[in-house]
Amino acid sequence: MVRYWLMKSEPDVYPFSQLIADGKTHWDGVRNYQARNMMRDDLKLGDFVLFYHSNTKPPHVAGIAKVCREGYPDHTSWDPNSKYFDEKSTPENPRWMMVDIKPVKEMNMVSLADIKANPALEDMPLVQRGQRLSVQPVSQDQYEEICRMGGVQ
DNA sequence: GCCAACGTTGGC
DNA sequence: GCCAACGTTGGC
Repeated sequence: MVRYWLMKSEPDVYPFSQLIADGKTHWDGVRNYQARNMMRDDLKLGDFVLFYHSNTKPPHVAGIAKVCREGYPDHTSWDPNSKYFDEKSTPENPRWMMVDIKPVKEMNMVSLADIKANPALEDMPLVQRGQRLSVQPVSQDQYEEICRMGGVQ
């Protein structure tokens, strides 16, 4: 079963345009157990991802991506030169996981304000109070509504 | 820059 | 196991 997700990235760090330029990327640096568990257990090949730009004005969904490799150890966690280094994670006993994603389609910016203003999207985790998870589940209906708002068939 | 929300850490 | 302190996220 294909599922739908929303993943946050700060455009200063890694914008959707960079994903298009790269062709695919590994989603490293997630250091939250809930998000890790979803990447380890729930994100499956072919699942769709709303690529969300956080910490920018305005925050918005920028495009669609797709999972192209399921959960595997995040090697930046045992790289002492990485800013994501975690001394408790080793190749033998990895603590953190990541997935690979590839771009599917750019969309017209769908801002957080637009999402909040749409009653059909009021149950999205993104608009819930204090929601900070960098990987979030999205229902098929919510996914399709955002695609529609972004001008994607 | 502010600050609310939330996760993690560590003393007890 | 509790909880205060602290750090981070991220919208505003």
